[in-house]
Amino acid sequence: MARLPLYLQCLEALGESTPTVSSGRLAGIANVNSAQVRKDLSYLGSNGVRGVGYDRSTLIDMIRRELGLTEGWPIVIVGAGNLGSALANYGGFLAAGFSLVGVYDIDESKLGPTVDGVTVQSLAALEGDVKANGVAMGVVTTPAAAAQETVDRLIAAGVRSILNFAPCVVQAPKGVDVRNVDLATELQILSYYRTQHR
Amino acid sequence: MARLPLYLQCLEALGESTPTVSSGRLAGIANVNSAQVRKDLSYLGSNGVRGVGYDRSTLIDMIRRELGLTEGWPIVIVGAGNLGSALANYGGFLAAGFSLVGVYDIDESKLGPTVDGVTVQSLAALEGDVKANGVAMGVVTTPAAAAQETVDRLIAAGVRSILNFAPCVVQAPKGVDVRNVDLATELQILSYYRTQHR
DNA sequence: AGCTGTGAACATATTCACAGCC
DNA sequence: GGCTGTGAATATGTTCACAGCT
Repeated sequence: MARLPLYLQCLEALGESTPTVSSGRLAGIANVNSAQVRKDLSYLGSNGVRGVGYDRSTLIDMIRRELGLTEGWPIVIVGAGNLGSALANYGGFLAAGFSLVGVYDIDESKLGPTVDGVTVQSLAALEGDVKANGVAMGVVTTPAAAAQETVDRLIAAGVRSILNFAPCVVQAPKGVDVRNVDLATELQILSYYRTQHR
Repeated sequence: MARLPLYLQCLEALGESTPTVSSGRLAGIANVNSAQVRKDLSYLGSNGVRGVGYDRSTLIDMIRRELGLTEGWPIVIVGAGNLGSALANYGGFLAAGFSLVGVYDIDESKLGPTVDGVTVQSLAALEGDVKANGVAMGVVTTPAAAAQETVDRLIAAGVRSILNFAPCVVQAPKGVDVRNVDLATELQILSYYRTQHR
């Protein structure tokens, strides 16, 4: 369910002062249909109260559990350029329940602590850290040319889920989940809507 | 067609040395079904050659035209943090045919040229630049707390398409296309697959 | 009265399978 | 033989509409 993170975000944004939410309210914030919200939520075991709505904090817990955010997956970020730094310092990853094991870069001049307290380590330390910490997920923010090689190293070290932000499609063997997110793609989709939709 | 940017990326990665591509080949690289590739491409007017495949550069041109990438849309980036900087220096935006009008930040200490030759300007210049250049699209890379306000300013200045990278859902009136991309969401989706899929 | 949960209807997307062309 | 283009079949996703609970 690709909409669960969206609901989670909306519920967290509502804040403590909103103890219960109706499907209609949540739908309004998330810009989706209210029947869809109910269907989605009923899929995690219905626990809304008819006539009232859903208990916000219970719902947050359920979604977090469903998404596996209660597991505290250890992650690594490979590539300490602007994007890697943005993600490393991005509270959202930590708030969402991931634990950042390390940030790695091949460029030795980037090593050491960054302004925000994250330490960039040598790429040579990657495999050891992955194995020692049982790292589950890798985030790739290298240039496109280095992405496939990086992915191969991560997989060889035991990582089974990869989020690739490099602007290229990387291949992985079966059993490894790869999610390619190209930031330019997102802009191109907007451009398409702009061009066709009107 | 959300897959067109993906095909475009794959086709460009193939390089000049591959003049023609079959649907099966492209499908393999893009990790999709070959019938789907053919359906998608036939939607832009069939011009594959039976027994041979598609002409790579013709196909690139057609997809670029379909996506509106030949229009050279002027864009602005608001928020010169790590993510904004990453996008500003990210060749992909320019290569994809967008023209970067400016990068803006409310923090006066960030103003001036960055290492990569992009100049960060005062937020006060935003409206004027948008109007003067007929800016079509805005990319928001501010903190979540400033995102809605930024979006409102962009819309008021005439921007009709917005790509929001701040970790919050922003609202916009009808007629304005907003695409919310939360980088933590992408990681959460991976976490979901990891947790449920096995 | 207000809201959930859900079957049924509808809409969209994907895949199959094969005729037709090079 | 290899590949496209596409109707038909299938699968998935969305919305409606309403019974049923509080």
